[in-house]
Amino acid sequence: MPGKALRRGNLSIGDISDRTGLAPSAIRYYEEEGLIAPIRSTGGRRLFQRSDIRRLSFILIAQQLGFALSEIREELRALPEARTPTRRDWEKLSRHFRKRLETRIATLEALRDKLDGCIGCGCLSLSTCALYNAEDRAARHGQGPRYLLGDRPDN
Amino acid sequence: MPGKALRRGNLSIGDISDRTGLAPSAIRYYEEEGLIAPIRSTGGRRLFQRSDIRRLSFILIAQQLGFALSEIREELRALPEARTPTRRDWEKLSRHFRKRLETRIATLEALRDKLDGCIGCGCLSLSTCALYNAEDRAARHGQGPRYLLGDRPDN
DNA sequence: GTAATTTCTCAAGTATACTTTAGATCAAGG
DNA sequence: CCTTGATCTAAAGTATACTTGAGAAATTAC
Repeated sequence: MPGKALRRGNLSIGDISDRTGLAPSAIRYYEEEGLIAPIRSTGGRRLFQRSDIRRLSFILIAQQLGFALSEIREELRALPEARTPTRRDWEKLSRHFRKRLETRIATLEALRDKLDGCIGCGCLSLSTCALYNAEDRAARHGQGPRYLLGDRPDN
Repeated sequence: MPGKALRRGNLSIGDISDRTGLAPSAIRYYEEEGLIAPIRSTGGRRLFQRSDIRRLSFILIAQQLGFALSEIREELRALPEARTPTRRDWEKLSRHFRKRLETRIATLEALRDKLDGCIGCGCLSLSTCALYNAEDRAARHGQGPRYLLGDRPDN
């Protein structure tokens, strides 16, 4: 049974896994990626704080909302490293994050509205179409996969 | 110079690349994935129709809107294979696609609204939080990367 | 007809986000 | 103390969406 012997106040990776539904491997991966930074026991095991649950939950939510881990990492930078984040810290992060979300949603809505006109319009090459600009795209050749969340129009 | 000698009416992959801004490698990849099906010249080269430009443009737009190639392939099934799609064909596809988009946007908005309450709420484990359901998530373990567009809540 | 250009195929490589496996170690219960 | 279960690390594998490179064949230009 996890979480018993690990000095009170600290949680094992198993505890965190149970409470967030995240696989331990995913949690380790997030540490590797710098999204969380649990301390270690003398034996080398990860020791989490209760506040890490909230941190991981935020990561999950942000992912469901379509943000890449790199973006989420940036958002999380708003939280203090030295101390446990307060409610006010989280609210500040939340406000900033919400703005990003609003932007993303607005972009989708704009694209949606333009789509109707574009499907029906006569621009086969779409070169003059508001939805699709070949020049912009051509300039992006050879830069690796473009279809990554970090490369969406609303970023 | 491409597109000159290939029997009139047909376009080379180079022409298509120029008009869509897509790299030839990407176009070939879409064929491999069953999103487009150009015919071949006697020499084995791909011959595209002008209508393929529209098809590829739709693919690009749908991607920008956050849809995976597998989903886009499904949407494109609405188009006839035997003949060149008519404007009516495209409008039908567009109507269906727009519904999917509306759903996606609505989900994002719902998540956004719930986020505010959740950041401030007291549910550290978020187990009772509307935004985050650990049970649902735990049941999904071991099914490969969850962070793929096809696995978004609005699918 | 020949050189230059384009395209072809196939294999391998890249980025993100993880999972799986293997072998070893740590920690807890009896 | 010793067995059992949890965790650790490191390496390799998976899925999506492409790009890059190599060597060959098809087109085109002149």
